[in-house]
Amino acid sequence: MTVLLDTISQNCSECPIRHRAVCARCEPDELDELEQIKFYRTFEAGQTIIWSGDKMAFVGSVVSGIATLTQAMEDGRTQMVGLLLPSDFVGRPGREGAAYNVVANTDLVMCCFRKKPFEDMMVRTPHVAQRLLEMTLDELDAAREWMLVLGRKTAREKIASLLSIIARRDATPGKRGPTDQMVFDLPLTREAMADYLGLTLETVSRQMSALRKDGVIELAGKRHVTVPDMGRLMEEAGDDSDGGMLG
Amino acid sequence: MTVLLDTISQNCSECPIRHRAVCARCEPDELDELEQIKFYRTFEAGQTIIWSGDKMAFVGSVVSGIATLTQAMEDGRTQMVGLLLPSDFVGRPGREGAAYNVVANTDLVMCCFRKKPFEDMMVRTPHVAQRLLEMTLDELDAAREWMLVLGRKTAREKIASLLSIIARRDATPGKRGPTDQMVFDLPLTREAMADYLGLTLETVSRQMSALRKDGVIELAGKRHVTVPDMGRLMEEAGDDSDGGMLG
DNA sequence: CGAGCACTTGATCGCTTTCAATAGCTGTGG
DNA sequence: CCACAGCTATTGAAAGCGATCAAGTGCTCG
Repeated sequence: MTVLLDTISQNCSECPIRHRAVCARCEPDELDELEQIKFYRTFEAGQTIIWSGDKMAFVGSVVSGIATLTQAMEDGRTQMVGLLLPSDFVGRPGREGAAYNVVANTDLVMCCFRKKPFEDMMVRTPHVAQRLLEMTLDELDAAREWMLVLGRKTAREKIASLLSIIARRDATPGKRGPTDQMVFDLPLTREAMADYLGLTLETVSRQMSALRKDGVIELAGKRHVTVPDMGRLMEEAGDDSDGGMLG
Repeated sequence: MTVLLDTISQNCSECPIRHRAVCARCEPDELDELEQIKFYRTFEAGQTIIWSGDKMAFVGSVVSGIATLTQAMEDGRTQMVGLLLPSDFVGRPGREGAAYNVVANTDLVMCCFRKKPFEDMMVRTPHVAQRLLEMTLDELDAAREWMLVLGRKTAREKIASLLSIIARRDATPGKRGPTDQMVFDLPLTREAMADYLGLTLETVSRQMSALRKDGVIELAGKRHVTVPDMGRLMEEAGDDSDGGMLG
């Protein structure tokens, strides 16, 4: 873990998420100020970063790795409510306790700020608050897209929707055909996918197999996915693959 | 309609949503500026305020009445993704097109600002942007709570959850028993409830009947609801009625 | 009084869950 | 080097819940 930390530059100007995180809009002087209150923390895969209800001492950005926000009912049913990729923000300025469990799904590095100094800075420097508003509005859009998936799509459409979301975000476009092929590694276990989609892990597994059998996806190992035809996948997701105005 | 409009004071200082809307934090001089660019619009029940994909010319606040945000698939399946009550904000600064349909569920009055002047003002006056960030974070929390409902709750729990949300927000506490009784009118048709919860209207109707039969709620007419025991309703919703940290 | 609408209720169907067994992979220790 | 534990994933069979299809009720408004 320390090794991982050492590979991260302490210098914001060389930070891999510099242009996308909450600090994206900051001027050099503002960045200096952030640099003075920031510190890095690492978490191992599976480790809980924040427990729902706990007091939050810090906020921060995911630098590398993947984390999830989950809500749980007393009987154990759990629903993922957020998927945090590098540059995503963790924590809610202006609120004491955490509303969700935040769990590291892979080994993870976070760029943290103690909550109070960060909140003070938000009041003084509009660029941080502006960027955070932008990011929050984007998250709200994503959450609402997700609500359509949870409320109205079939299991097959849910899986196809999740795959297309991940593909659009992570994939390296392939070179083979005329159609836009996509290749990526699933960052989630079948159980995590089920928690994302409001399904059981068995249903996830079955629908993955069905999509493979129908040629919508190809699987190498459990996690490596090739999508030969993104248009086809979008159709399976129930999304308009052609000119739909809304993303 | 004009009648309704006439009953709304043009003066912000007498506005019923003054202290909760996006202008809540504004100083008098900022309020003057907003007052100069604002205008009121009315909509009739059932009227679509904004179509998904359309260019948004204005943003604004719901002054009175109820509106919903909905997303639709091509085959007609629709999911409500937002329920807008007085003081809630409509529109997304910094984006051209609307991502959802906005529909007036009742006769509605909105306090509108042309988008461009409002965005300009957001850059200059931090109080508007700060308040909008607060409101957006609250909406995001609500959306995530809702995701747990959509993804993991049974039909009965979904109905109970919706009723308890509406009760907590709209209800006048009753006086009868030692337990906290609540009385309110449902602002939604069965179909709108179904779209909110990812159910069919028949299932909504059945579960409403079941909750009535089991004494969890009492119905007078189709819309007037009495909850004799909020604790009981919360249990039915699958929420921790006692000391759960998270709301 | 009849049309239209919101809602209720019944019967059946089918998708997803549940319960259960099995396969494949990785790491550990005899 | 192989056996076995532990974990993730797959697959099968059966059950259950909500959707679908279909009447029927009650209210409002012309």
